[in-house]
Amino acid sequence: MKIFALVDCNNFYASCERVFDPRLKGRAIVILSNNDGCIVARSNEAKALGIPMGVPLFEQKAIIKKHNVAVFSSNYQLYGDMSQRVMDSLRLHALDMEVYSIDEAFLRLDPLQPRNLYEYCKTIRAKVLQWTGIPVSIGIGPTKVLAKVANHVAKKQTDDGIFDIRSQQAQDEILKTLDVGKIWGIAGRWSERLNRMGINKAAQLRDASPTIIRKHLSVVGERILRELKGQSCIDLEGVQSKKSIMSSKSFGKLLTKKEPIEEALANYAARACEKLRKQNSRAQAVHVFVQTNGFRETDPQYNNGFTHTLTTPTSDTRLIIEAAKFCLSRIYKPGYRYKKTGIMLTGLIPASLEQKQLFVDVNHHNPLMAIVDRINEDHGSDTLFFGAQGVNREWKMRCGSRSPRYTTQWDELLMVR
DNA sequence: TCTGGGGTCCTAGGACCC
DNA sequence: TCTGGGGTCCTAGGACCC
Repeated sequence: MKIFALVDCNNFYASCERVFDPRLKGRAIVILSNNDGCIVARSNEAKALGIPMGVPLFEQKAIIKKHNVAVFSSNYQLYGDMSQRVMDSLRLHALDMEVYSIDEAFLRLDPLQPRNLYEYCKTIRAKVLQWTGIPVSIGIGPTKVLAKVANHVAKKQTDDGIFDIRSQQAQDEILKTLDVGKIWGIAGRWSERLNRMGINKAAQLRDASPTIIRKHLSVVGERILRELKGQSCIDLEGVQSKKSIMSSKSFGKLLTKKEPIEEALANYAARACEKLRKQNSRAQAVHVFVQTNGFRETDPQYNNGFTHTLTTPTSDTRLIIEAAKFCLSRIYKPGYRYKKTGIMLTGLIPASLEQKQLFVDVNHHNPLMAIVDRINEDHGSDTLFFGAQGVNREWKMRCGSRSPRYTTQWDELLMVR
């Protein structure tokens, strides 16, 4: 039998902040989305105060003030780096592992055959905590979906953060009371649909007819049903290169003129190209979109996008910026207050598969891009940038309360006095 | 005043092929 | 009255994840 363990960091962003500022221990913490717009992560204390996930910050101002909640802008450089440390630590404890998200990983533990699985997981937890300062919970199960369920139990109902759902008895007991909407892969629409069919608890989905579930929830739903039964259908996935790369952000303030939008877009394009080169791919098409602020109902609204197919696949920032500007020129209309723009690179192919052209070699200058990337990696992003990215950047997003990037910026290292 | 960003997979339907 | 069968590729839309 396969044994999957899902390791999930507890309140990851909040825990990262605490590692570098122990005074935050025991204090309610919330972390904000880009532009300080919404609350995207909370410490247990903040959850206990009833602060919901994903709501706009301004709606929670009163409760935040009343309870002296610590508020942080998101610090993705810090979280990304801490994530890597956690993943590196986990990798030492399993032969096979899938990094599922910034704060979660699946491990296959059966190939190792630890004598005492539970003790082994306790060791993993202790080591990750010791090496990174991040507390984790571990769910163990015969399939990924059940390991996810076990992790849910580990977080909510255990003291030591570990739960093993491999026994039939444990599965019966937990699935009987677990709401169907809490299952990995079943959310809003699907759980509503299941409820209408009279399926409210996970055990009912497990025991339903696979054919009927497939009819309503496609093969995706059927797979989940089978996984709940203990038949493993979803395997660990290796690192795969992305099939599309997106970079988009809301502006710090609404923009009407084309130039600053173009400048912001050039920055997002540069960011997307960095990611593209990092996975050693080239893009065949560039898609650009613009949006007004849909929440301002009295403002005239305009949302549009345009796709440009490149004659030759490339990862050269200059060519992508040029293409992005062309796309923007096709959709930009004066007279609107724009909130957001973004770029999506699609049709990604490995650089090695690139079809060369006889007379034009658009990628001959890629050594230049490699040097730009290298310098920005060594000396901090934006050390070198393209003229089109501008210098004033009046559109820049707000991030008023970001903690220092303790682990990735020389001048922001933790000071010990 | 203020409302995130970045992905994946599956299906249905249309265009087109022989 | 009555109009085939079998396939591929692409796109848009809908669902999900963190």
